[in-house]
Amino acid sequence: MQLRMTNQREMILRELKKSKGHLSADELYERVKKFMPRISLATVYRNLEILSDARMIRKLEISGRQKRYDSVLVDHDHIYCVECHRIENLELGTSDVKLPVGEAKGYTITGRRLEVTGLCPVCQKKITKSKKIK
Amino acid sequence: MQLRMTNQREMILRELKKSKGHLSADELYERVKKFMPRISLATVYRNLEILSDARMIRKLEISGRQKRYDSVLVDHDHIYCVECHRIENLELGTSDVKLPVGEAKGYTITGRRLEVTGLCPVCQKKITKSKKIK
DNA sequence: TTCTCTGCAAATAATTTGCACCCAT
DNA sequence: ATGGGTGCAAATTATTTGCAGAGAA
Repeated sequence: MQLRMTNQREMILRELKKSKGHLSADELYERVKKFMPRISLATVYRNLEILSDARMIRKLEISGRQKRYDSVLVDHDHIYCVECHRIENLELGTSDVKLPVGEAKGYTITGRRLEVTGLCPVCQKKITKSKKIK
Repeated sequence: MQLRMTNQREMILRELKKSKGHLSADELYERVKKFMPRISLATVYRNLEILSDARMIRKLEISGRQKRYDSVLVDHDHIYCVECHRIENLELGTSDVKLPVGEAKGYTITGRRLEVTGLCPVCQKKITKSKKIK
């Protein structure tokens, strides 16, 4: 299967890189629609799938929520806010993970996914504020 | 809000404990239906939510797939098979994780989720078999 | 009796798919 | 020109919700 670089695909890739964030399919759709009003959400989904299969982007499957996509390819973990659901990258240096290499429980290990959950600085402030009001 | 122990709730809890696995809502529904044919899937979902809020069971949100539920309450991580999607518990001893305690990136940390992905023994055999046939 | 819980059906949310036309190669 | 890609609408999958009646406390 040959990949073709269509305008839609190029635009999706460009907007994802531009954002530097972790966008969901519909957030990306909203952004791309500003330049290509006739693009469909299905096209966005299809391209995100194809691009992540081709290892050009990364699909994040975090916590049972919507999938999000990341243009940063290097390995890293994530931290996400239980309150506002924002996701940020977490550098390996910050945490310190040693995992079984090769085998565990008879499994051949192919990877790992590590999410740290917490309250982001913004939401911490919001919560302390609302407590004061009470 | 007072919790009532209805027959449905009791049965859901019993079947989840009996299975010792990581069941999805509809798998549990199928099992419970054998004893209570008129139970509805909505009741299963509502009870799983209530029971996990009450910390009587655990909700697992793994890898963008269906949610699964576990009656084992003690902290542990999971390993899951990328081929057949089975999930197994992973004891802390097997892996070795050191995470930032308290703070990282300005976040107040509340928890972590660690999934190791791999090929389970059964799927490994299947794959080597199918290669031989080729 | 009271108020949570239940079954049913309909609603929602995220994502996928069938189809006929389009366009990058 | 050819076969992958697109837009649209409809289908799927997982989950949630409104409502009227049922039943645990």
